[in-house]
Amino acid sequence: MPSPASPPSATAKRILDVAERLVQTHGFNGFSYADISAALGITKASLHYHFRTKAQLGLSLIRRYQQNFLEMLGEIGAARCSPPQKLRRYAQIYADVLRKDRMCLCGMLAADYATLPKAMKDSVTSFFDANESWLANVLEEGRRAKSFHFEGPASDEARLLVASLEGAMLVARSYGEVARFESMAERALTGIVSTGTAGRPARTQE
Amino acid sequence: MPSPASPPSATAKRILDVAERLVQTHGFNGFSYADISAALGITKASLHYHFRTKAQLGLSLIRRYQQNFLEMLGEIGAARCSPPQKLRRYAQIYADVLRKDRMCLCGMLAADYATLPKAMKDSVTSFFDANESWLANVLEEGRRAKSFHFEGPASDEARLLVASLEGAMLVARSYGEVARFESMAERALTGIVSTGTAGRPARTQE
DNA sequence: GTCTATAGGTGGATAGAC
DNA sequence: GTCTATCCACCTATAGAC
Repeated sequence: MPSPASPPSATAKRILDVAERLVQTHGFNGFSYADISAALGITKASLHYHFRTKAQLGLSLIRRYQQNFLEMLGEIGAARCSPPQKLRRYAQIYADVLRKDRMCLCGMLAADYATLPKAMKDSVTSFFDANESWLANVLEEGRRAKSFHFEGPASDEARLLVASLEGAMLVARSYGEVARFESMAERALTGIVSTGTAGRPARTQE
Repeated sequence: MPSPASPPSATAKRILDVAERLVQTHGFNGFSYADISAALGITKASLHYHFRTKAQLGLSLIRRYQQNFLEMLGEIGAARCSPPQKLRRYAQIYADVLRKDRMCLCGMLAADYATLPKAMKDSVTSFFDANESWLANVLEEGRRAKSFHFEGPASDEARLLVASLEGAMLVARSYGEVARFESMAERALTGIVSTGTAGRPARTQE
C-alpha cells in the first residue's frame, strides 16, 4: 500500500484543491504559489510548509487525481450495468471535468510533459496505463457478450479511446462547448458498440 | 488577402523557427525570450525589435503554422490519390511532427488556451475549423465513392478525427513512442475506411 | 538591426520570529 | 502552522548608443 507518507491535513487538502483547478485550467507552468496564496488567503511561505517544492505539490496532485479516478472506475466496474453503459459512464467522467471548464489533469500535464520533473512524468504515463488497462477489460467483456464490435487487441482499442477522449476534451475546451465534446464522445462510442443492440435504448426515454 | 503587414526578414524567420519548436515542446508558458536568445546568439532586446511582445510573436507563430498546414492540405487535395490515401497522408503530417518530438502547435496552445491573449485564442480555433472543414470534404468525397463508411454529417466525423489525432499525439508524445501514435491513427482510420476495399493494399508491398 | 543597460515585476524558495 | 522579510534568479519590455 503506497499510501502517502503523511495523511494530508485540512489545509493541505484546500491547497491541493486550488492547485488542481489551476493546473487543469492554466497548465503546470501557467500558475504560481502566489495564485494559490491569493485564492486561499495564506502566504506563499505557508504553502511551502505543506509542499516544500512545486514539483512535490505536482506529484501529490497526480497521485490524488489518479486515486480518485481509480475509485470512480471501481464503482463503475462494480455497478450492475452493461459494458456499453460502463463505457458511457466512463465518458461521462470526462464530460463532468469539462463542465467545470477544466482539462483532464494528466492530459494537461501531457502537454507540459517535457518541462516536468521525472517523478511527475512517470506518474502521468502511469495514469494513462491504468485507464487503458481498465478500459481494455470492459471492452473485452463487451466483445465476449457481443455488445461491442472491434478488431484486434482490446488494449489497442482502449488506447485509442483514451486518446480520443483526451483530444476531444482538449479541443472542445477551446470552444467552451461541452456539447462539442459530448457529440464526439457519442460518436467514438458508437463506433465500438454493436449497431442495433443494447447499450442505448432506441430513443424512448432518457 | 490578409498577408502579414511586413514580409518577415531572415532573422524573423529564424526566431519563428526556434519559437515554434519551443512552443511545440514546452508550451507557450514554458519558454522565454531568453531561450530564443540563447539558441540564436542574439540578445533579448533584439528579439523585441522583431516581435514587440510575446503575444505578437505567438500570433505570428499560429498564422505561419496554419498557412503551412493549409498548403500541405492543398497539395494532398490536388494529388491524384483516393480519399483513403488522402486521409493517410493527413495523418502522416501529424506523425512527422511527432517524430520531431513535438506536439501540434495548436494542440499545445489548446492546452494553454485559458492563458492566451484573445487574438491567439481566435487563431487556435480557426486552425481547428480549417482542419475540420478540409477533412469533411475528403470524407464526403470518400463516402460518395463508397470507400468510406460513417453515419451522420461528414463534419461531425471530421471533428472527431481531428480530436482523436490531437489526443493520440498528446498521449503518444508522453511515451516518446511514435509507433504508439501510428497504431492509434491506423485504427482511427480503419474505423472509417470501408472494410475490404481500396485505401490499403491487402498486405503486398509498402 | 543589434547592442548594453536597466527598469519593474514575478518566479520558487528559505530563515527565523511568533 | 502561519507569519514577515528577504534572497536571487528570471521574466517581459524599454531606452538609447552604435
